[in-house]
Amino acid sequence: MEKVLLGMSGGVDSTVSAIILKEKGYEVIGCTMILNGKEEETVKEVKKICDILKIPHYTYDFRKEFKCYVVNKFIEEYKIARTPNPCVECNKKMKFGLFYEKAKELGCKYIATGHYAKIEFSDKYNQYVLRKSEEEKKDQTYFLYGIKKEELENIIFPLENYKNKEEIRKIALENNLSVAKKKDSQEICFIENNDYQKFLLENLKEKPKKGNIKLKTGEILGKHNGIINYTIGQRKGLGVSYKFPLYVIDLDYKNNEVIVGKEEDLYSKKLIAKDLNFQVEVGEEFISFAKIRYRATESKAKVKIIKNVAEVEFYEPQRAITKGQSIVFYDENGIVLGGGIIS
RNA sequence: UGGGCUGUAGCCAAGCGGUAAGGCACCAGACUUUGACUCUGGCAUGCGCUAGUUCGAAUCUAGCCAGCCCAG
Repeated sequence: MEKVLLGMSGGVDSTVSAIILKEKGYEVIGCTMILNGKEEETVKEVKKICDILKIPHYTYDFRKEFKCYVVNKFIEEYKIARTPNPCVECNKKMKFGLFYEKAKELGCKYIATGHYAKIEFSDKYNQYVLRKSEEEKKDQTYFLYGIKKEELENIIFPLENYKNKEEIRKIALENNLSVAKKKDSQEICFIENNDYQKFLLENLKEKPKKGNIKLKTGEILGKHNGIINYTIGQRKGLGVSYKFPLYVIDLDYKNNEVIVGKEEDLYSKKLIAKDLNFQVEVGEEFISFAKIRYRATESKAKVKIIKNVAEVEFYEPQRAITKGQSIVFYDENGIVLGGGIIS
């Protein structure tokens, strides 16, 4: 029997993943990562579930690493007026980094998580590839482009063949597990009440400074309470009004200014991405279907790789390309080629 | 001081005698394993104030107040 280390969060998805893996005949070891130190309840719940499923359960304390790689980076990015995506980092460094290493130490051939994504062998690429989930709405490949190519063949996403979340909940229900009714998790896991602004205020040594909110013409419309409260494309919370709806079109970190404008000012075709990771050989120049944020549809783009930097040019203008967010490249069949961070 | 113009929600603004459009901001909810966007709903018993005309006034009249502009 092949051993699988399964990351368990106490939610429906990872719980059902355990059931599916067991049914398929794997030897499942449940594991919960301690990341922000507030997982006491979660661990209790997961242990209970593992008892019911008769699988062993371990915890790993990754607090230090999580703080260093995910939380601190999140803060640093906001300080320089970028908008980070901590889930991308967490997957890269924690789940498919440290956690993967621990699995190897334990002698597990595979690791598994409850992500909505697919891993399959591709004849075209002659290797294992990451592919968009059948459940398009829940597809999480966007967050997973940071997985190392070599790891793919050792990762299992047990939910990969399920077309919708309802089926997953049904399985939990059939197994008499109370998590069936648990609400989907969302928002940033280490931030309470989904209030990232408050979190930043408490964790920044220097308090954010007020500055001008202005149009690109230079006309000053009002004051902002710190550039960390804004991201490109944002409309809410500006507190100033104008003839037309105002959107943040640029953040001037050096002058501490928020530049606002019309919605049409948000569109552009080009971007530069760094911190690249490719799961498939792509060459120096290729066409891909790329998306620049989690909830966006892919759009055709030409990509050139020069010295580990991707120069991307879309065929159609994209709305609110934002520094710090990730761009993920797919092929025409929904296979993840790779991705990087917009800069 | 004389002459002209203006005064509708936090901001902009329609209305021109028939019972307060709209936009922005704001609030609530939906959506969402990032931040956003988006969607749905809420948001002036009252139109500078006071009288009057009228069945009926934000709309007409008079007086007052405030702001802006022009003259001296």
